[in-house]
Amino acid sequence: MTIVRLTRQRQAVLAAVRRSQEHPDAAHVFEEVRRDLPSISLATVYRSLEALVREGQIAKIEGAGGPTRFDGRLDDHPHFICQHCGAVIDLDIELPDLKAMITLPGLRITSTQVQFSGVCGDCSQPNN
Amino acid sequence: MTIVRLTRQRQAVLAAVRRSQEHPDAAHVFEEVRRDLPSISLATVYRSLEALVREGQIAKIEGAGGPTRFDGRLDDHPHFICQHCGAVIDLDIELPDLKAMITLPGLRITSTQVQFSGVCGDCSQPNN
DNA sequence: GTGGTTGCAAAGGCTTTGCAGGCAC
DNA sequence: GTGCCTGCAAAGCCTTTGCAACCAC
Repeated sequence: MTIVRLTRQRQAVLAAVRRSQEHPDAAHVFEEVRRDLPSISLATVYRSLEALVREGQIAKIEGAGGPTRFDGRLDDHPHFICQHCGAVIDLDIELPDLKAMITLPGLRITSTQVQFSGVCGDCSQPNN
Repeated sequence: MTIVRLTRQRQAVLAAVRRSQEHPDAAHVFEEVRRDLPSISLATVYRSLEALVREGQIAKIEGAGGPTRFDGRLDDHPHFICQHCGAVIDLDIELPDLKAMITLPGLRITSTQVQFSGVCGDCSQPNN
């Protein structure tokens, strides 16, 4: 088992993801972390994000159509993805136990993802 | 409204995706279609897949960790994604109406995706 | 005939990797 | 001191795009 070191870079990446409400991608985390650690590299941000996902400290959101997004919230909640502006919105609803509905034997399920897509309220405005 | 032309290439791409049980990515569709149309290009495969998704003839599966996969089944069904071998497996279960549970106003929802990930039966074998 | 479509090649965006120096433990 | 971690640069992978020729309608 590899020991994970708590470097300043990794702490800053974790803090940035937790602080953000926008489900940032690597580039956004990079910009944010750079304010405190101007010399951090994008590669380190990618490596830190990967490590944090592996440790279960943050969650990965794929399927938003662009770069991978990250989520500091660890509870199981669905997302809405706006196909127009790319926004990822947390949906605070209580989901039924979908995992329990699976009858196919042999699968070891470690995570469940529920995603809705469409157009968000802002993008539905006629002036957009 | 743009008229969509039924070229041999596009028909072959659609047929390949429908025929496959493995939720192929663009490269696999390319290999498959090439048997009948040896001169088809990968770019055409990408453009055809995009057009077919836009028309609603096939579905896109993101979040498998690698390249985008495609699904010839149009009914709403969840997928299981094996993190070890990358297999995408159809789950034939009846999902509750998740869309109806969303209380946040203003969202125009056009699609719902439910994905489970973990390790499939084959990859759970001790000799793997 | 017209305009969407194709094949080719090149470019593009996002992410990963090799390496030498640095730092947490 | 040891071995993971970092920054830099380069490479990698997947996907998109410009262009001239082509073909479905």
